[in-house]
Amino acid sequence: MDAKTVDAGLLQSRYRLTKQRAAVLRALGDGAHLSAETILVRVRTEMPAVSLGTIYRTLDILREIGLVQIFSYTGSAARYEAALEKHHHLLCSVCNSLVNVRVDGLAELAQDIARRERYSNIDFSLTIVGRCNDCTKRMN
Amino acid sequence: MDAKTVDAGLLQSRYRLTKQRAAVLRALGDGAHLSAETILVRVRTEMPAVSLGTIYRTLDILREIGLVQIFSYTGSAARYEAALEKHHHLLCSVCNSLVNVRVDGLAELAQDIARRERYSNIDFSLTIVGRCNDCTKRMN
DNA sequence: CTCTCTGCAAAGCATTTGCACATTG
DNA sequence: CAATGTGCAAATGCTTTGCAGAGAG
Repeated sequence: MDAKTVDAGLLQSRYRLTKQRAAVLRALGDGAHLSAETILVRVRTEMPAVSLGTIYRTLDILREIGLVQIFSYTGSAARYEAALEKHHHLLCSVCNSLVNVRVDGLAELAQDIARRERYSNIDFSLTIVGRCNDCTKRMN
Repeated sequence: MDAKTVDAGLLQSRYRLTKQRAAVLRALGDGAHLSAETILVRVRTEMPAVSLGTIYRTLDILREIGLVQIFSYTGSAARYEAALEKHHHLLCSVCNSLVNVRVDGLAELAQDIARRERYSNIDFSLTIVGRCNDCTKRMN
């Protein structure tokens, strides 16, 4: 997702494209999974006065527009990422790192279930929690 | 999961089987997805002095032992349920109701990915979010 | 100029924790 | 009776919100 796409997304919406919003999008530009706090830190390097409130408000707008995706898991801060192609997550139960994966065939599986149970307008997400390779090595 | 299974689970663990813990398990006995608050209310009908702290501590222990499963989703209280057979969730985006479903073939899919990405000791969960049948009808 | 956005600080909510006493095995 | 569990209330951490001023179109 390049800067133009991003700005276009905001401009087409009913929201204004402000410096703060652009900066939040830039902070997420490298595809990282960041907490609101971390985004605040990143944004403050170029704009020291932004507040955490603005970060949250911005993230919420960006999610609504579909530019940002939220990952939250029991008992810790949510992590935000730029919404690129549909993907799922591997969460390490030791170091809490998060990795994206495509899961072929999952869309069909989810659609079948939704149809059978009569759910419409669905979205779906798979989270796999386990010990990542680095942490497994480190534990020997 | 009957009362004996439950009590056995606790007894075999390093934890004591107290009235409070038994009551929490009983509160979840009907297979519902309950918030800690709701569990508190249920437990208090037979034991008015229990505290919310105890509910949370108990749920955490039960989760550790594997008797309870947590479902949490961005921006609201977690819901707890008795851990029966492995299943996944359909969450209604309108009324927030939660429904259990078995998803055949998902275990294999998840295992393949975990193997490829070198994650061990995995667990996985699929959440499908959409509009349930009742809410779809209600919106016409 | 009007409407939207922002910073700030306070509030909100779910969850966790320290401590002194009660209960369990 | 020694170890663990509990109630209470305060603390915590993340997120949201009211308000008054700043900025955009």
